[in-house]
Amino acid sequence: MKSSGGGKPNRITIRDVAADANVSVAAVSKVLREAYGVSPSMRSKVHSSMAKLGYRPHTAARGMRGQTFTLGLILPDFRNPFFADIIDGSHDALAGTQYQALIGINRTTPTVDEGLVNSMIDRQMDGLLIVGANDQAQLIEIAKRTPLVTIGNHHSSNQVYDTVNNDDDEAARLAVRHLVESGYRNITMLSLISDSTIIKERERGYRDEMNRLGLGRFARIVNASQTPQDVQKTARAILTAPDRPEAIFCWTDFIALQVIGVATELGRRIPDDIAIVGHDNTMYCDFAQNSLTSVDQSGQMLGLKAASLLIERIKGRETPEHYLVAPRLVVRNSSIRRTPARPAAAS
Amino acid sequence: MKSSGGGKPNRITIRDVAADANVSVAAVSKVLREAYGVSPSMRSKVHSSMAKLGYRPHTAARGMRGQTFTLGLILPDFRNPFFADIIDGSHDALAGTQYQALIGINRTTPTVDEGLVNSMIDRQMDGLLIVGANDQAQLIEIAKRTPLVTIGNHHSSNQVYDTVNNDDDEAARLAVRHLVESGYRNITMLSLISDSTIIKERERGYRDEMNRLGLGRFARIVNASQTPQDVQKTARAILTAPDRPEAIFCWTDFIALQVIGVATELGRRIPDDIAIVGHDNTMYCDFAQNSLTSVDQSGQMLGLKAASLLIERIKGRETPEHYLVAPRLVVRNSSIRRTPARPAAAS
DNA sequence: TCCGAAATATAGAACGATGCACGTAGAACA
DNA sequence: TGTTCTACGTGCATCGTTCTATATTTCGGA
Repeated sequence: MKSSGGGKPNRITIRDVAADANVSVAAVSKVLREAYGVSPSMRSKVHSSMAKLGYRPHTAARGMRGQTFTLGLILPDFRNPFFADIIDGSHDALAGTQYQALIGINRTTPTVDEGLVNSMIDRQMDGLLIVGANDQAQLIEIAKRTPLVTIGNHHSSNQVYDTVNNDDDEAARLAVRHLVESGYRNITMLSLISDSTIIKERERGYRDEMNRLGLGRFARIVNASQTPQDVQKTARAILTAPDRPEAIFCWTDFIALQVIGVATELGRRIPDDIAIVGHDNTMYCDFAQNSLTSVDQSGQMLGLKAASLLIERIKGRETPEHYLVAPRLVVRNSSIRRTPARPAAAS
Repeated sequence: MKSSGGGKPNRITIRDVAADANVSVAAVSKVLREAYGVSPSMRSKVHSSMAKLGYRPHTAARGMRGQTFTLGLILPDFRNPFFADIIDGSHDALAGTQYQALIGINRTTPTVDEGLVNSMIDRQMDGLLIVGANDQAQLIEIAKRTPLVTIGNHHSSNQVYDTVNNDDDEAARLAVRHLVESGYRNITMLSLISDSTIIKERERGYRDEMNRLGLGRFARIVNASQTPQDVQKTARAILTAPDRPEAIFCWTDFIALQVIGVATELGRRIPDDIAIVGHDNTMYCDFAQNSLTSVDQSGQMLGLKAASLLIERIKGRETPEHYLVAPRLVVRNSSIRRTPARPAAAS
């Protein structure tokens, strides 16, 4: 009575499940999709047949008509361990759902590799989560083609995709406030060369907070590229200038560690001669020698929130949401209160 | 005369291309697959129609019958920037092919998350490239279901999947030889707790080389877990023991940096009191302060080779290949020749 | 000029799910 | 008992490819 012919690969299909459970193919499909109009008895009957036969939905077939339950996660070249936290967070959001995230690496930040986006859309991914891109026109085009959420892109005025961000303005304020409270006043920010919105945002926070605390005359932002050579050259220039600062707020921990390296080479003591604050609170902060104060932007939370928003959007939400995650300062040795023996003012 | 109805999404299909080029659908498919029996004139006709219409193959539809040209790349939790090199390498191998690699993160090393593997197979990926897994029985099962290449798994005797590896035996030998040539003799290896084949292999290289150089009595392997607390506790124990070594060969740069941290805290000078060699030659080695000698295992080359082997296997190769990449020592300050003022022997 | 083989092109049936449009059973109510 | 409503089930066309079996063209040689 079995209707299925003797194909070689012998995959268990929805049809086999339907036959085993004595229901229609459409009913099984409904159960799979958790669609409306399925009685509890039918649901359990189908579920037990699926378990018995070891049925697994064929994603390609699903992609022909419906969803693939696959999300595309596009990350920049991720030598910064902070991105791993984003992945962890999005995995946490997806646990227990049918969705699976697959990751693609974008080697052309700050724009997004069109080939990668296309390839994900070609694969019928249900939505995209793009980290660290900043070309808003391009993102808007992408959002027309597929549900989109971004992380690390403060274009919160847009109407077509959701954004999730660290509150970079507040991050800089936290760092400045902490340094000032610890007795430092001449504070330089070592930032990046780029027109990304994250950078603008964080630089604004730094400048505003310096002004607010009456330290506007000390406010200075130095921009370097991310290459170690450039960072070290710039660090050396800052540290050997006649009007050198008492503290430096660095764009990332990695940069901060390099600054510490250069400072140590120059015989400076940290934090007495120069205090350092990093950003991202990566595991590298904890080395005894470098014990580095850093601003923690919870990558886990960013990833979690972004993945949740993406699923909402896939399920039909049209109105954009823009979410800010509050940063948190983790104080370590590189910025503790300077020794009272030395006067706090510059010059 | 146009046969296509007015569907809303209006996707360009192979049918539209066929109509535009005045050939059959099957002919277009053949061109796409670079299959046998296509004349050059047909090929160019079809290619120009595809370009004109902006045709993009629908991967889900392909997955129903043939290949998806998608490879699954499974990586362990990748806070080690070394994995980024593997990704770079496999991207390099895939550039110019139709294949696209999508990455999944395995949070259950040393075994492989079955859910992740299943999800990739469900998505009809053409083959899998698994990094850092060590459960051979499981890998053999996976290889029965899909073409498989592994990185970081020295089970080179198996007959069903390909392996690509750093020559970990040689890596340890390089480190030992260099340290001995630089005047160190009492050399400890700080390794991990795990029964992975990489670890066995590297420990074997260390032990054999120590014996070969007549330093067997100094050979000592200490195993710690990867957590910072454990690493630091172990480092402290090694560095404060009465028979403490003159040099330590560490499992990774990250661990080496922690050892440097602990040593500095204890007031030891590097390398005069204690020389350190790391492994992976990550960017963290270059900090002036930590300037760390390290063994470079070319992740780029591992990824490149592995991806090439995987494509060969997908194209039909059945005989397994096992490839070793030669490591390279990069000498920096943490292990330069010890000052002659001090006697070289221990005790 | 015709034949047969080789080379190239074609039609159309899969692949495995989805979801529309519809059918039906039974409850609720008169 | 008949009517209406609702919740639940079902049949089947459909998605865009691949690939087999078959048809057609080309071409060298007799």
